[in-house]
Amino acid sequence: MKISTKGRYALRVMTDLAVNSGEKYISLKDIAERQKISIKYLEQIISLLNKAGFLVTARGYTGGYKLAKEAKEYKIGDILRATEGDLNPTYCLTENGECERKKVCKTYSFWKGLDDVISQYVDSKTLEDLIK
Amino acid sequence: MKISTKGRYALRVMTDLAVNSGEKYISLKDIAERQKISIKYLEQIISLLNKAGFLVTARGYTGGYKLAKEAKEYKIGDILRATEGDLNPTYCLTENGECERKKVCKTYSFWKGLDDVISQYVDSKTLEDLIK
DNA sequence: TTGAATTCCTACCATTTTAGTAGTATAATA
DNA sequence: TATTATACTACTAAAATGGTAGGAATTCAA
Repeated sequence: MKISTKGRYALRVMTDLAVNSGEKYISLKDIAERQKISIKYLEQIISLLNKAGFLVTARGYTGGYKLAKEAKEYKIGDILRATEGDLNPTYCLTENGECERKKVCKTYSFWKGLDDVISQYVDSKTLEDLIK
Repeated sequence: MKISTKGRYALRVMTDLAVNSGEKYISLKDIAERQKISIKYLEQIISLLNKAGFLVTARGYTGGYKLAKEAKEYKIGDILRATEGDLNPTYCLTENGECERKKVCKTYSFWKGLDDVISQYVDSKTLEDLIK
């Protein structure tokens, strides 16, 4: 029941971008150095964030990344879902997570409740909450 | 961020024992049949529950398992911790989980908060809540 | 007293996931 | 045109997951 490095690093990248935001694009090299994470691994993670539409990017000499929106507009839950996948604690709660025991299972509603408190928490926090 | 089969099956075993409680010991064979889980795998899981002191056991012909306490005395959190290990969403929150970035890390308190809501939820529910 | 039913214990193993590394192509600019 | 950056894809070692398998010890019933 652990968040993987994908989700943890993604949060650190996003906070780094939020803190160092400005006119210029911020290169992965700089983020990697500040965060002490391999630039090559961060590439893959930031690619997920980019595909989710969270970033504005520029290639080439002065290229890099910027947040596409203001920090307060990013729910942490959305950042984690984009990188970790869904946050459901069990497969029976996922989109197509069918379990034929669902109706007789005495644990189902407990897991549903756990899923709810997790979702509620991660969606109540924004990137702005983290950086201040 | 998924609960493994160890924790999920453990909950089902405990609810099964709670529902079918009585004078007699309940054999793993019966539980395995009712829950449609391999008896050999359940052996390992119930061994964890036994070592945690949750069960009373009897070997031999009419042997099996019984709950050691009343259903309402088992916090679900304790059952999960005995089988899943700790429930912390990140390693920086675990007992000896040292991270030298802890003081500067902008995500630490977010993870701490997530850990808190999870703990609060799983410790607020008992086995009795599941079976009624 | 012996055989069947049960828990108890440990070793093994295939598959999947995790956490990266590596190489190369593409783009922009000084 | 060399340099600096993103973008994309393939590969891989190590760990975790989800079991299987075998046998020892214990108890009771016939």
